[in-house]
Amino acid sequence: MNEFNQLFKAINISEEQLQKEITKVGELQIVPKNTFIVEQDKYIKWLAIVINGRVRVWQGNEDRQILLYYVNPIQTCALSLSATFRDCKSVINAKTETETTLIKIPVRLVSEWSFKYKSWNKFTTDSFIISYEDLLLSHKNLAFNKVNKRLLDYLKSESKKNRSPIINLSHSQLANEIGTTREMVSKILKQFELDGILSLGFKKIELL
Amino acid sequence: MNEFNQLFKAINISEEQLQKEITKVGELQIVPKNTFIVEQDKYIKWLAIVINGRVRVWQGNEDRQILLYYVNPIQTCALSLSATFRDCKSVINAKTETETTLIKIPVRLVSEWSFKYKSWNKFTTDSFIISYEDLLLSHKNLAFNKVNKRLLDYLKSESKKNRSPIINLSHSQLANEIGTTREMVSKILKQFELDGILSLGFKKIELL
DNA sequence: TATAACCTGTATCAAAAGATACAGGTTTTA
DNA sequence: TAAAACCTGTATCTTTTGATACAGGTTATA
Repeated sequence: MNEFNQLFKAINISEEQLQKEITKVGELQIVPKNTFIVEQDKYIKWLAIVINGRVRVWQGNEDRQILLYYVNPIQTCALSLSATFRDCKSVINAKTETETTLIKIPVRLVSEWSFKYKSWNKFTTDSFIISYEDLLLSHKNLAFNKVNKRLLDYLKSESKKNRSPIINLSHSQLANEIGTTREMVSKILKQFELDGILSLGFKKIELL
Repeated sequence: MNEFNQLFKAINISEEQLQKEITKVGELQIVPKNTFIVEQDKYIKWLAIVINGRVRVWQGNEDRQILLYYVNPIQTCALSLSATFRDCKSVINAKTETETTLIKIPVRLVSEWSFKYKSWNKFTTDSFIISYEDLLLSHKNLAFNKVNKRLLDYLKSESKKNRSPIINLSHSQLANEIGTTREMVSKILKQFELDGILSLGFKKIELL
C-alpha cells in the first residue's frame, strides 16, 4: 500500500474527489533524522502529515526547551495547523527524531478543504482539539505543579505509553521535555532513587 | 437592533438559512454577575456566545488560579468550543464578571454547522485559533519567565488594552491572573515602585 | 455608624529552583 | 585506540517562590 492510501485509510478519507486532490498536490517527502520541519519565526507554507517516523514539537528560548508534543504517524502537526489557517509565522519548533515520511499539503488548501470535504473537516478539527486539550493540561501542570511532580508524571506517562517500566532518556533530554535544567533532573532523580521510586542506570531509568 | 442581528452582523453571518437556524435554536439569556457559565468537571451542553458583558476563563486548583483569557462581546468561549466538538467534561472554569447577555447554541449543532455554513466554519475556526495561539504564548511565558516579568508584562498589556496607565485591580486579583500568591504580588509591586516603574494606590496601579 | 469583608504592607522562615564548578564515567567516531 | 562528545553525580551558593503571621487601612452593608 502506498503512502497516500495509508493516509486515506488512517484518517478515513473516502471522498474520491478529495483523494484525487491530495494525490495531486500532496508532496511525498522522506526527511532525514534531526531535520527541522517547522522553525520558530519562519513562515509555514505546508501542512505536514507524518506517515512514518516521529517528530518532536517544542517551545524554546536560548537555553531552555519545553516539549509540546510528539507527532506520531498519521497525526498532523496542529501547530502548523493553526498557522495554516492564517498566514503567519510559527511560534514553535518541530524536528524529526527519526527518518520521517511526510505528506505535505500547501496551506491554502487546508482551510479550503475543511469546508469542502467532511472527512478533512473532521481530521483537522480533531487534530486541533486534541492538541488544544493537551496544551491546556500542560499549562495547568506548569502553573501549579513542582518540578519533581512534573518529572515523575512525565516518567510515568512515558512508561505507560511504551508499556515498559524502563525509560531510555538522558537527564538532559528529560530536562528539555519538562522545561528545567539538567542538574535539577539529576538531583530529583537521585532523590527518587533514595526514596525507592526508581533505579538509575546510564541513559536508563527503571520505575519500580 | 436585537441581539441576534447584532451577532449576525458581528461575525458576518449572511446565510439566511443559518440565521434562521440560530434564531430558532439559539437561546438568549441574561446572566447576572458572578455566575458560572462553564465549570470544571461538568459537562458542557451549550456553546455560549457573549453579546454583552464579560466572562473570565481560568484554570485552577484548590487554592490557586491562572487566567486563560477573557471573553468579550461577540467572542465565544473556545473552551466550550473544544468541548463542544466532543462530548466531554470541561477542564476549565468560566464566570461572568458583569451582567452578561449570551446566546446559547446546543453543542450538537456547533460542529454540524461548521461544515454546512461557511461563515460559521470561519467563526469557530478563527475563535479556536486565536485561543490556541494565546495559550501557546502563555505556556511559554509560564515555562521560561519569572513571576516579576510575568506580572509586569500583564500590567503593561492591561494598560495597553484599556488605553490607560492606570490599572484598577487588587493584588489578589493580579495573583489570580498570573498564577501566584497575593504576597508575591505585593512584594514585587513594592519593588517596582522603589524602582520607579509604577506607583501604588488602593486598588490602583499607575504605570510611569 | 459599627461591623464585616476586603485590601495593603512587611517581616521572617522554609522550600524550590537554578547557576557554577568540577570529577569522573560511557559511547561514538576519526 | 585516542580523542571528542556526551553522560552522571554532587557540592556549594544564590535567587526565586511560597507560607505564615500580624498590623493596620479602606469600603461596603446591615
